[in-house]
Amino acid sequence: MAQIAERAGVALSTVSYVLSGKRSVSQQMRERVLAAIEELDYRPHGAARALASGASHTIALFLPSPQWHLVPIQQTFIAGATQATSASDYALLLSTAATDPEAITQLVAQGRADGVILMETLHDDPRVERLRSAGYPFSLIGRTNDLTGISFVDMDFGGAIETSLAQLARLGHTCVALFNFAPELLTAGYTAALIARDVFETRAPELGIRPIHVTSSQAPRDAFAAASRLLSSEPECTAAITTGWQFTGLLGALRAADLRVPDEFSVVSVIAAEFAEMLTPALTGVDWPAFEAGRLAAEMLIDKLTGKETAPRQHLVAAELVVRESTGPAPRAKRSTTKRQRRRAAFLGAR
Amino acid sequence: MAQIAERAGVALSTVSYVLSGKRSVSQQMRERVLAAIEELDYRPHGAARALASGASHTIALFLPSPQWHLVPIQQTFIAGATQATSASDYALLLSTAATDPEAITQLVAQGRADGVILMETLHDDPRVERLRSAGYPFSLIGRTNDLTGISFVDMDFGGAIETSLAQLARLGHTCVALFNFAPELLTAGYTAALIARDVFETRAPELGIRPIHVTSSQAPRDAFAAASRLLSSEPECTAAITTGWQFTGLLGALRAADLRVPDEFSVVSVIAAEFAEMLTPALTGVDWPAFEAGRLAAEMLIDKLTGKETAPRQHLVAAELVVRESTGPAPRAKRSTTKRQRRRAAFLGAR
DNA sequence: CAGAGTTGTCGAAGCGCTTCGCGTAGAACG
DNA sequence: CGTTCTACGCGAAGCGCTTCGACAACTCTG
Repeated sequence: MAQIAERAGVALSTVSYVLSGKRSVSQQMRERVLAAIEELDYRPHGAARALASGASHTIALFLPSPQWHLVPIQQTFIAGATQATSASDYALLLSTAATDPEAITQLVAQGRADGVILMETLHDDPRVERLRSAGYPFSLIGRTNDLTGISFVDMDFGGAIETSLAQLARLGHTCVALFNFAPELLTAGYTAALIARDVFETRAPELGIRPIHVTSSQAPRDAFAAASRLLSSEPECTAAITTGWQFTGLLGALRAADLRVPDEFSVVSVIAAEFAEMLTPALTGVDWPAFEAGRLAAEMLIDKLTGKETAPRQHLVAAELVVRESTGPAPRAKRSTTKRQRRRAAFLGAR
Repeated sequence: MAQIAERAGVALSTVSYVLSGKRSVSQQMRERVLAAIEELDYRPHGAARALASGASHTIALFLPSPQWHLVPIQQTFIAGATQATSASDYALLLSTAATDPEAITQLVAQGRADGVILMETLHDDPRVERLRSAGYPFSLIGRTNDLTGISFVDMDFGGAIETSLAQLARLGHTCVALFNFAPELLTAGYTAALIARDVFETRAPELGIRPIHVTSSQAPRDAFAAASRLLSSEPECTAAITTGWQFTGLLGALRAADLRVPDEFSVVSVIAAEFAEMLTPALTGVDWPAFEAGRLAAEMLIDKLTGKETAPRQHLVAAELVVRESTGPAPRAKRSTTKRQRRRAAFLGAR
């Protein structure tokens, strides 16, 4: 920078002001400085800038968990956030250890990041508490209990459950299961899981549907087991809604039980994505604009950092239920006494 | 830091040496300093450290393209790299604009990152050239033409194609199609695509297989169209290998043509992942240890940065072909004259 | 026991930028 | 025409660390 100043015949500070635009500089000076910058192929040093200005021009995004195989929707959040960040000339720092509030504030305390984006929020999230009390800027992809003063973008899973239920009710189903997230997540207070359960259990009866709440991890094995249990113990249940990839195991169990989809059993996934089309039958479900959501979360945070936005922005993203091939009218006959049912029972017994 | 020094009754520099361990400090001093650090809850400032030491303790990872919906294997690379980075107390900077060599070197030139990880490398990659000539440390997930002095980790796609071909040959198939990456990627010189083509075309004849090279993007629509064309023009072709998600469109086209998998047509995907199990029929294919690969790429770069490793490390990761349900013996009868064939022709004509 | 080497500590000079306060000159004002 | 503004440019003081050279106090050597 000193070289630039010398070459342009101006003071060091003038170069800085040309670059930052924080004070007015005469046209003449500006041009000379810019010319010198061009000639010397100068690039400002990020760390020096961060040190002097106190802002790193970086935001941190925490992955849910170190080893976690991210589900596609979360990966898309990240891609969206990355894009927004790059577009605003910020950098995006990726970090694991999402569950440790200490590690999260540390990044900001160390001046490595100016703000934080959190994913996978809990209903009562210590990380949010920590960030709030430390006064660090942040935004959420997800929601928490107390949303005052918080900027977030979240998918309206509750609404999606409701729409799914309504669709199934319209098709004549009177007993529907919800394959909610893993029980650990529920007890941990994972907001999306809580909302799913609450909406499901309050809304189903109003639609004349008996709700059966099942929890299962998204691992095919777990969901398969849970689904198998459900199918044998609840013969009246003719449809299921999954909150995620539980549909994999569910479809497997249905196949094993020799139940055809959608003729004998309907399946809806609240998180489907492009994926859904590939399955046979193509999966009815909700496609979320996850890329947009990630972008939004990053933009909200950056706006907060640059002082553009002071009021918190709260986005609840809605999405349409895309009816594909895995849902159909409720079957007339009950499953309980058919030959198929007996076959299935035998199969399950043998396992 | 000055406060720490004062509280511990030592010089500023001593505190620094305690922290960095770059000079020996007496046990007594060290304890006093550490105690003071503890009491004051001090954390070193990243930017200041970066400025003074000239190293940002950060590595940059470039996403293939800003808007790209990452395919799962790439997302898993990122997760793995993130994990390794966090574990080594480095930070991982995510950035788009992967195709612009200028943007890539800029991050290092600005001191925001000490090194770079590149994905989706081309056979003749200007970004690699640039990084090499600028003398910036980097590692690759992928390969390039000239590998001298380069650290990389790559999946052995060539080997996977070979294994897949061998498997199909064993099953009696004598005419196999390869659904390679999109033609743009091939002309751009995307290494994986080139290798796939070369191995396919040289190896197939040796196994008594007539190779048909097809290029298609991974979008279901494109692959569907390409597959439909193939099925009608090449009745002898009884199996296909896909390099990615082209199997989606392929399976769709097979269904539309009323061809059963695997009885009448076999499908192998060279990139399958957990995904494969969910499909009906479950997809035969190769599962790659992508998380490990990402981790490795990051570790290699960090070792290079910390001076632990001087010699470049080159890993070609092999993986097994997992035979699931989508491959079977070559059908006895030719497709050309069956009733089904005529039906299919009618269907394709109507589209 | 002098000279050489070792170990532990300190002070100070940066790293490359931002930003504050001051100074100067011309414009605007009464 | 003197006075107050405004616009613009300059110098210098940091930002919070790292690191180098100097130095003091020892411990070895022969």
